[in-house]
Amino acid sequence: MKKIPESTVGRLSVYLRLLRDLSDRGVTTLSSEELAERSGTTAAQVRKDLSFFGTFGKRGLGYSVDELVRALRGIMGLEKTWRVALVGAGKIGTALLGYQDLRRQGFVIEAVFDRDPAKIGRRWNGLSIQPESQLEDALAGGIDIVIVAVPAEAAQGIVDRVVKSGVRAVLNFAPTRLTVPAGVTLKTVNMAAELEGLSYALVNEVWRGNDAEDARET
Amino acid sequence: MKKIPESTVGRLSVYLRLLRDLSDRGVTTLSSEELAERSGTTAAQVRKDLSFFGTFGKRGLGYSVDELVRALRGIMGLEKTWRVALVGAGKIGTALLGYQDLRRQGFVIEAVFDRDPAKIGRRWNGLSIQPESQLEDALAGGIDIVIVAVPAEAAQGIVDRVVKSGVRAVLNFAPTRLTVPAGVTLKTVNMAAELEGLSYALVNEVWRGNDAEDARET
DNA sequence: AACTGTGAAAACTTTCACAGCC
DNA sequence: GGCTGTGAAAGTTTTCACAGTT
Repeated sequence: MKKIPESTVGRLSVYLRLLRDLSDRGVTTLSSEELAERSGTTAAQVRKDLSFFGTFGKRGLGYSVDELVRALRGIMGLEKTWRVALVGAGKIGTALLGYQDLRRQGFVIEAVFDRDPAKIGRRWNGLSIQPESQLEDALAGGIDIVIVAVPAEAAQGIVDRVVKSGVRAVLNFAPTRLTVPAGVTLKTVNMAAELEGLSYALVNEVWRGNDAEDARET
Repeated sequence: MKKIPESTVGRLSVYLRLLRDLSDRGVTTLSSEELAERSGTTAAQVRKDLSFFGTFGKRGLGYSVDELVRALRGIMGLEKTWRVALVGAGKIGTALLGYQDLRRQGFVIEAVFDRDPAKIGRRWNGLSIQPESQLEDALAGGIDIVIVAVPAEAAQGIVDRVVKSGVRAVLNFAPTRLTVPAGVTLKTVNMAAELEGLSYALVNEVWRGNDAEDARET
């Protein structure tokens, strides 16, 4: 398979969310132009993105919403349920625990860890918080993805342990740069950096000059 | 001023966080190579990024940590305090409210809004939650940035009102594509998309093939 | 006639490589 | 000698434009 741009994968997520929505509303068919408009990109981009993975449309007609949903779910690996563990039951961690949308998308949080003895054993959505020392044991049970929501100083240590336990995908909320070995995928959600991006835009009056509707976004 | 890549601005945030840390630890000077290694990029990239904004290093010596911190703070607009409002006092919203790191970086949450009458008047960190109906009045008081942490269906409506009130920077946590007029900057934090990116990587065995340390990251 | 799929062109970003300064 | 700043080259992503299918 050819090399797929990172940005393409990001857009596939957007397309998928949109298409599910349209499907729920009974839309059965749409063109690349319509999908592009709703997802803030161009028709050519939509077609190119999809073309990396196969051919899903019908010339002259467009795409079947349901078929495309099915195809995208397959491409993105969203047909199976992913087993997720959460490390860090602080503010962000507990916010995530309550975020039912994740479960709906097939990401099920099966274990929660914290370092603070005061929190151990407390129950959250049917899970009881385990001590961080048990991380290795619990991960051995077949966790696919670990979400790291601990303070910046502790994050690299946690990631190292998690990777050593065989986990190959990590979502990091700590505002720090982490290192993982090849073969492990790490994504970082950094709201401080996003806010700083807004600050930059405000002082530099940056924006993609464009017409009325449909503006700067990142 | 020339056009600055989006990605450059993102890296400046990373450099800045790192440099502050080094400064606290008493490091006074470093080379582009050292900064690059710590931030997961290359020396040439560091130099190119900085070169968009001026010349900050000394040939043969490298960069003064404190000078570079000062320069970056200026470039990013982080010398002033930004006045922030939060719309949506649900799980994510309240997690953000308690996130002291933001205040430390100069982003001060000055108002909180929610739609739920049961939450109105409740106090959070010295702020009392206001009804969403008062959004326009309160924003008139000089809010620079609005954080949107409401359900997806409500987000576009909130953004429209916020923009109409003159706010020019929005950070969106709702998992949906929003539209803002030109002149307004919108950033979206979408953890569902990040998780889907991990799912994609897991099923497609994707990773930038690279040597041992220092791997795939996004 | 409408709309996709796709090579080729354009635009953008990163890396290279070296002249220039400390 | 060591390291920056930067044009030019390489690499990557997006856009164009059109042949091909329904």
